[in-house]
Amino acid sequence: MGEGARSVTAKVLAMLEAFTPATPDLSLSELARRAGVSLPTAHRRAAELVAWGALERGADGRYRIGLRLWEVAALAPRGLGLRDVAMPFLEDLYEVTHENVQLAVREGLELVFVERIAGRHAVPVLTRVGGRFALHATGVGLVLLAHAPAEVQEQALAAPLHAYTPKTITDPDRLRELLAAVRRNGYAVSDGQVTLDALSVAAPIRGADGAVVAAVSLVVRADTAEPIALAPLVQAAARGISRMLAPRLDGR
Amino acid sequence: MGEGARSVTAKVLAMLEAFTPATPDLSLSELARRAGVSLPTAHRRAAELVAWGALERGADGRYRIGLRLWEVAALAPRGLGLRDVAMPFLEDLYEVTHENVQLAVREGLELVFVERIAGRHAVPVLTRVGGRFALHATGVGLVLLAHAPAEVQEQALAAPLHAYTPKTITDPDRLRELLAAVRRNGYAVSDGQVTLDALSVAAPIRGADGAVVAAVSLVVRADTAEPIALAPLVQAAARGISRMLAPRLDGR
DNA sequence: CCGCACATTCCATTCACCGGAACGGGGGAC
DNA sequence: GTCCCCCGTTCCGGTGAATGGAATGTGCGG
Repeated sequence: MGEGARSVTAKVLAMLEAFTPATPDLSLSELARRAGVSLPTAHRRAAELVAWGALERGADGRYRIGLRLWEVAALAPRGLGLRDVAMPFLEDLYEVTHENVQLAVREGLELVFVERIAGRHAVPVLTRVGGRFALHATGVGLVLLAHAPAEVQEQALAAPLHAYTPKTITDPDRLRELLAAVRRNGYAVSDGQVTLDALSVAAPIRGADGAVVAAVSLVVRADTAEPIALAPLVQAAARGISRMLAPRLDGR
Repeated sequence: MGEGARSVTAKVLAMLEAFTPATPDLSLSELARRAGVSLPTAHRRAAELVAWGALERGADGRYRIGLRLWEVAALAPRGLGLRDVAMPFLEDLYEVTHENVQLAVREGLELVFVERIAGRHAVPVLTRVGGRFALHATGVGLVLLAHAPAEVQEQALAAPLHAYTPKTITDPDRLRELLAAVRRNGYAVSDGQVTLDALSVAAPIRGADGAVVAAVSLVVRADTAEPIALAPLVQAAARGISRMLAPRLDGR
């Protein structure tokens, strides 16, 4: 049993982790409970974090993630670093199509959205910048999975695959074929596999060493005529971003 | 004498702080030196941070800010929270003008850029998302300063004011007049006060309680004809964003 | 082959951190 | 009005996590 005492660092990180999209602000007690630390400990740690700027206290005394943490996080090469390079191309894509444009990278067995341009008149999508999602359903996910190391692919396919809609492909063998097709075609299409009314077309972005480091996608209404016609657009953007990528985005 | 021992939390934060825009990746020794901790300590702390995802190690063994930290930081209400609300309006502004669009908030006596859309054909600007800047020169800075608490204004004007160009206003009294004009007009113009070839027009964004929480600006070439004609555009965007702002953006 | 710089591991000491408990204060029930 | 409950803050003595010096490992240039 027990809790072998955790390091201070782990506790600090647990306190940051306690904040979620659903609960962006927490009282001290909530914070302590979620982080699994005693109340006095939470109080001391939180005070230090506030002094530094990693947390902020609202007028109501509740804690939130502070701007200072965002400033530091902005230095993540696969976060804003990637975003800065990609933005002009995403802009162009948006301006031509006025559809949702998304940029994502793989983190472990999930993907993380790094940027998203959501036209007010485009299909509403439920994703959020900084949010995670499974790899086997979205267009960007399929691209990232198709070009992931074999070992990652196996792990991802071995895990239970959630069926977001009846059209979500959850059979490992069918997915394997699909991934092969994605590699062959140079783009992925996800039709109604996340929500029935949306369809996405995605293409891979390569780093200086040729490895796939990210993916772009366009998300349109499922009844869009000739969605495949979008593939060249998305691929062009992906190639443009790939060309701009500095050698140091190789990452892990 | 000297160094009263710092808390573990402070050391962890110092290690994050060691990363700067100029040096986004560090070796362990550099990290230890910058954070002011011994090498074994840096090694242990860094290992924990990597395990959690706050840091990442490149193929070269150097440390970088990790994607996980970016995910958490994305929850900062004045960071991505604000950005998500503002983005469609910034989009519109960009699409109409194809000039640089910037979104910033005040943090202490400086401003932090939260978002920036830089057209490839627009004036190159030296700002960076997540970067800081003084309040007394840029358009957004003047807006944020003009609507800051009196005490903040005094502190900002009392500090040495850097003259980025010959046109930068560094006289406190002239600045006071300028800030009054900004409040009166509802927008600010900074003409060549940051770089001689750029001019910016900025407007205030208000939270639910009416307080100014952020500012938008358009940055154009200094020789643009009738720059003041841009003010209504910027103000319209600012008003649009203000209307969308959730009550909880009140912040500190 | 040696030397240097950096990264990693080991270990005994110690001091920063910990949680129980006590204190303060705001707000709702009655 | 009073009581009570919950949340935040402060206090204090015991203890184990963190620490830095030193030793070991590793890669590179001379």
